Amino acid sequence: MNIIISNNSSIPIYEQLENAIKEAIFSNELKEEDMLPSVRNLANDLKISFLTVKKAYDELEQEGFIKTVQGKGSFVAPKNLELIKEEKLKEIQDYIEKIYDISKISNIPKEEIKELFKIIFEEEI
Amino acid sequence: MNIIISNNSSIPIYEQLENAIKEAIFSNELKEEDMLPSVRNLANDLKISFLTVKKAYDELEQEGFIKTVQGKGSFVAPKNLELIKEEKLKEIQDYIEKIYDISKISNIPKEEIKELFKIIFEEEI
DNA sequence: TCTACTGTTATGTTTATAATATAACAGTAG
DNA sequence: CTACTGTTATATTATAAACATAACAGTAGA
Repeated sequence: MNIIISNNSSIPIYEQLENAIKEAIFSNELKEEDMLPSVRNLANDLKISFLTVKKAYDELEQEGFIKTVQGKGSFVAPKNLELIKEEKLKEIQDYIEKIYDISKISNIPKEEIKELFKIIFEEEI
Repeated sequence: MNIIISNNSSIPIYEQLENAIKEAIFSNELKEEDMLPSVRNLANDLKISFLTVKKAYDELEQEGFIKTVQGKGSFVAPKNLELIKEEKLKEIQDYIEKIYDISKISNIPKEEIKELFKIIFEEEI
């Protein structure tokens, strides 16, 4: 797995890690039942604390992406396409909210945004 | 000026304040050369520290939205809002492109995105 | 069973950021 | 001079993120 962590990003390390693992799952680089690196191994590789890795794993489990068994390890959960789609929709929602905030602060009318939206989405041909 | 500050938002108070003032400037509620409330007055009104207000004003000045003169006060800067608006539109365009990429990869129909867009933008009441 | 892996939990520390309070200082204008 | 402006310095509190260390607990193979 190709994980790059920036320790001076405004995004917390555990969150960067979560996202990287999610990406690996989405792209099928990590397949169902694949074992994830142990918290200590991954922590060593990334030169971070195992507690930070654990925090990322805990959240991934909470969200249903992995399953963890004490003494055995953490494994990619059986894929739930709906879950993945929900995730992506959430991402999209976040972007739309950012757009909304900008438009509100900058007093940009909704119509102009609709126009942009149309232009970009109609380039599909 | 109608400023509402939430002290249990994840957005820092000084940032909420910045956004509220930017909004007022963009909507022309605050016009060129208008004087902003003094740091102490606004702090009193909002029941926050004047240092928090000052931080917001400092950043607004850094970004060119206001001008501050010691002993006199803070004033809305001469507008070059068109430029700023162009930049904001570019930001929005980037976000829409990201949304487009996600929707394409994840096979999410345009209609669902339109729906989200509607929901978020119609929360204005 | 022993051992070497897994994950878990507890405690304490460091660092950074946000926000606060208080006090003193400095410029402006009536 | 006075009453407003903003500015600066210092200290404190709260919180989140990340870390270090140590001890505990489950799993599986030799």
